Amino acid sequence: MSKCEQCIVRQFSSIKALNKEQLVQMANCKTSYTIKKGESIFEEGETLNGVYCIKDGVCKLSKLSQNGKDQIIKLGKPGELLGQRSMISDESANLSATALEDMEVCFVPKNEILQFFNQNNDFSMNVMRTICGDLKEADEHMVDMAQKTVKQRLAEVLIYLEESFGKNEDGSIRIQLSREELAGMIGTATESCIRLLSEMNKTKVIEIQGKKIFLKDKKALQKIS
Amino acid sequence: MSKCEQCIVRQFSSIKALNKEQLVQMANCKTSYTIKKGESIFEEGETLNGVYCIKDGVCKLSKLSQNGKDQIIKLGKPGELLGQRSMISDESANLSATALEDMEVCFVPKNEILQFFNQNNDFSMNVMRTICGDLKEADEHMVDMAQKTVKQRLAEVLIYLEESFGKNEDGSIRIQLSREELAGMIGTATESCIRLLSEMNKTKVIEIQGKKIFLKDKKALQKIS
DNA sequence: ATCAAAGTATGACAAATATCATATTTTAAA
DNA sequence: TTTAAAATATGATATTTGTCATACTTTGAT
Repeated sequence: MSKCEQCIVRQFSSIKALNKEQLVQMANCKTSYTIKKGESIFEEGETLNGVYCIKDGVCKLSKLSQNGKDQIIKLGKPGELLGQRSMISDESANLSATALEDMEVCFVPKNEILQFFNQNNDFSMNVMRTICGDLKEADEHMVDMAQKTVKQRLAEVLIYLEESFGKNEDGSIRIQLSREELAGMIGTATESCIRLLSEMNKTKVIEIQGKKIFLKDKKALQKIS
Repeated sequence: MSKCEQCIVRQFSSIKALNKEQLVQMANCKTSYTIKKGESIFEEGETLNGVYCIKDGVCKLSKLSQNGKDQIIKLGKPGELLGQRSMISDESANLSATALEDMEVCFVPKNEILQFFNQNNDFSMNVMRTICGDLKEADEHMVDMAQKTVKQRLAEVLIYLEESFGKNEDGSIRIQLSREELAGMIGTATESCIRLLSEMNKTKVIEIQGKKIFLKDKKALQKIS
């Protein structure tokens, strides 16, 4: 069992507020999992008995719409806790979490987290600030969804992906989403997404090499979005 | 100065967790305001030095989009606190609050609220649960915005308005939004909103008498949404 | 290595929605 | 009360986006 104290993601997480003792306690009760790309961490509606801390890899947090499409609400990356909202509201999961890459996550039981939550004011404030940040982002996304065109949203998402997850050595966006997932992020039909990517490829704003996407003209993208 | 202890909205609010002593303290530091219909309580970007507790009336919480349209994120009603998120994140307001009816609101300075927040665990949990509820709703709205048609969203909003704010004696929806505001809630152009209302009026799903809207066939509305 | 399945791509068309123009009605200010 | 401004309504049209069909390409399992 690895020690939370030495975990690299600790510093990027709400967990950085925990003291040594609490970190030891957490290390003793946590369970580590390896999740393969495409596998689910938890599903919408499921009862979560704790939170998951992302140690490595990226996942999507999505919600199924009435028409059967998967809308991606946000992406989760190392350091983030999944299931915080469900824990506080004492409700089942509102979103599904699915690995976009091979992942390592640690499960920490609810009891423990709630204990830290009550003991440690810095920790609870960190968690709350995260949730408040999510709320702000969600509100902003809502405005985008309602008022921007699909093209604008696509440009926005491409910039977001590069800025948040970085580039490979060859300059392509590190995170690779399928066209369907990309469509799920911007809230459109897969074909529309593909079509717009093709168009941006033709106009040299981006370059497409199979699954790889290169942002060639960021200023133009900014302008579009 | 009226006493918070005797305020009717107290029981519907996070504030119900405060003890007598805290309620007295709150009554002593709060400021009451009367806000006329159409007036602003605070604006997006403004620094809030506390929270507003809605005593009476309904307001819209909206955000300006790039194209100059006002997207309504949610409606606030008696008992709700405005500005909680900004207080916790220690950021300026993300949304503007505007009265849809004449309102009475009480302003409570940040210091006081934060003090209660730290002293009283039930109160802080109530506030957090509210914010978590807002987040869940925002995520659900995002899916709707992305995946439902304007007509579906309009039907959904009409049902929501009646169920959340009730009916007048004549059976019309109590809350009266302008067509522009209604369009702002569902995220569409005012003309499109008017057109769909006319259509629903023709098909007898709703009835329109000037600003008054009657839901004539709720089942049909449910089916549409 | 082969093959079926999944993912990507593109065209043709239909449906939904926005935009612009303009008429009518309602509201509020002088 | 009158009158200008704002809100509501509707038509005509353009644009955006979704859907269906089909072809091509990549991927992964046997």
